[in-house]
Amino acid sequence: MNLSGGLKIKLRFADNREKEISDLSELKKQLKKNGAIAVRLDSGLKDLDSIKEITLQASVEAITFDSIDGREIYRHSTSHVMAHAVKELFPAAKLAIGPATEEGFYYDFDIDRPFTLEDLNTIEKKMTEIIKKDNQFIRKTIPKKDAIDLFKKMGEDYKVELLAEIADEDVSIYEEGGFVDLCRGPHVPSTGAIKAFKLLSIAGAYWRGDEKKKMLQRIYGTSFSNEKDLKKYLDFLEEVKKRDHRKLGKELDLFSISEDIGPGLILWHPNGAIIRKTIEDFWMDEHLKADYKILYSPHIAKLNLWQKSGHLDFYRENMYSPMEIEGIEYELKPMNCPFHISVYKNSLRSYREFPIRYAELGTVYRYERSGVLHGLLRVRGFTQDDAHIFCREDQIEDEILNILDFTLFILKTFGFDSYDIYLSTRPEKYVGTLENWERATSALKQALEKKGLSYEIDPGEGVFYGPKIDIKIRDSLNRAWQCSTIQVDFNNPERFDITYRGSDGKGHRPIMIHRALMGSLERFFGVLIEHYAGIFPLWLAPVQIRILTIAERHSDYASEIAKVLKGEGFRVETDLENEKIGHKIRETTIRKVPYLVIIGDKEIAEGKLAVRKRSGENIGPFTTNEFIGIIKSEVDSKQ
RNA sequence: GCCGGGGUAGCUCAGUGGCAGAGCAGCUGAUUCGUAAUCAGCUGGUCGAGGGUUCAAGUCCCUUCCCCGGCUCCA
Repeated sequence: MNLSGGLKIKLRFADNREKEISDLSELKKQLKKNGAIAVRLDSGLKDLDSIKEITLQASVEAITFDSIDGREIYRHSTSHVMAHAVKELFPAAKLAIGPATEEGFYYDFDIDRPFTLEDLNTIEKKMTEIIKKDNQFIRKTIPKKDAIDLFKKMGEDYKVELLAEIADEDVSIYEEGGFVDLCRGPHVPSTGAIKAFKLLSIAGAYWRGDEKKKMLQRIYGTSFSNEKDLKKYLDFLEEVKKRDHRKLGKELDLFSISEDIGPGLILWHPNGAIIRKTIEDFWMDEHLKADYKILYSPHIAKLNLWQKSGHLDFYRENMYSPMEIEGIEYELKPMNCPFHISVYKNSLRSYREFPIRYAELGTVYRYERSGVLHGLLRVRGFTQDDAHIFCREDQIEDEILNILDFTLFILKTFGFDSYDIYLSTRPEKYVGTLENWERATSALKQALEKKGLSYEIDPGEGVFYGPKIDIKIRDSLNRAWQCSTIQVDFNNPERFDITYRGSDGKGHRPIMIHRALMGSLERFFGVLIEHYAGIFPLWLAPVQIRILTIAERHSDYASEIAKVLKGEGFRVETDLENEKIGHKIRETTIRKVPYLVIIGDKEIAEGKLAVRKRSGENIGPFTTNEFIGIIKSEVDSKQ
């Protein structure tokens, strides 16, 4: 049956298969059969229902939960159902906004009483009822002024405020089971399309993210196209919790934050400190190989220095109050750059020395609002793996290429080989000329393109002194973390009036590049802990080998082996306690020590070592020398 | 900073007005054992800090410090 004659529809499925259809009811059937929740027409994403308006040739794409757009529609619809449930249970609650997020959705409510965890259960039950009713999502287009009247009558002040900002004459509203919400859509066809959902948490959130505006109550949730995937996601959240660096930091005795010392200030315990030292040694060696010069600089400097650098003008809100010493004000350093510049300025520089690369593991202190502090990932005192490169303008691109290579090499050593790269351009508050910004930005762009690295532009997110490249690493759970940054700086060379002597014998202004590869040792360590789930590769493991004895008569032999291994530079411990071997293995495995060496009568008689890995796998037996060879090559490989 | 939830032994946590608890860890002893927890005993507390209510406060009230979740993603 072909009612509209000449109807010719090209239907594309989620897996890119295509099919020609000339009948609307057939189209409907196909969409349903393939799990479509919405469609993309030439005019954009639409409700399934809107295909009835098709009269001519058209291409229709089936949108399912498996696409980003599909998930967004699906979860946005779930948020509507949640708002519906909340309105039924708490009629006084006012609706704000309820979008989908990357992993779920939320809805903000203005309600006099904050939600509790029990409320979430009640709301979930109500949502299940609404889903069971399988209410149709009905779209209506009405004049904006009618919508304003409607929502005014409903007491939905926030919707009225949103409407006032919409420029269009007409707006769309969606109704489902008597629940009406202002919404652009599209939506799933009916509430029954939502197969699996879960409310996750409650939080405060400012209306429109503005801290001067009212604090609303936000409920977060997520939804999936089936229970199995929802379960998988909830398991993932459990895994994230298990890997939390704050939890592992305590369990493995890596670091602590003491209330007595202050929030955001890190104490590195022996187990964490030895990892840090190993990272620092690696960092130092590689920098020397890469023609960097190492510097050390003080933690405080005269306030004037920060005046001169412009930090007092542009960075004051992140700086601590000055302290007075013999009538002169000093300031805790929030950045290392002015110190490196002072070293540069200490003698006359020639273009022949360029590029000059100064690197420092420089500890800086920055004020962060108490609410944003987070374990090792957001702190108030941290050590940057900082460097400043002084070069000519025509050397920028090569240097950036250089740094990109270096960064990727360092990150790869720690098992990070997937990145998101962002190029941040000029912000509202900035220094330097537009021409400078333009030139530097295009140098960064060209370097990225030459390396064949894909990147996104982050408009207006550059630092006040220059454009930058940020590299976010993806960890083993595919979460993104901001660590590396490469920034061009044309503020400081001007402000400090630094120059170099060119081949023409005249003074010129150098370009400065500021870069950090791991970012801060604290944050990088936090990310590493979660990335490895505390199971550090051998070269980083705080204790690399633990020697366990079967009985007390094996102690002497075990101590001798320990001495030999320590002599070879390994981090070794012995467990000579009067405990059963099962107990010792358990204790050592929980501490995630890579190698367990077990010594009993048999080993002493044969002069060999029984070796067990933390995974539970037994290898060997080996002679001591064989074992040393194996672990040496494993340490060298940094795997 | 703001909203909400928390802070009890080294760790994980129970304890809603009436004698501060458990498991693990630690210490002591017994056992001398072959691949993820041997047994017994003991020690351990300013219940985050300060103030208040009460015959009596870990518990109720106020203040404060710290921790946790969140505060960009615009119907």
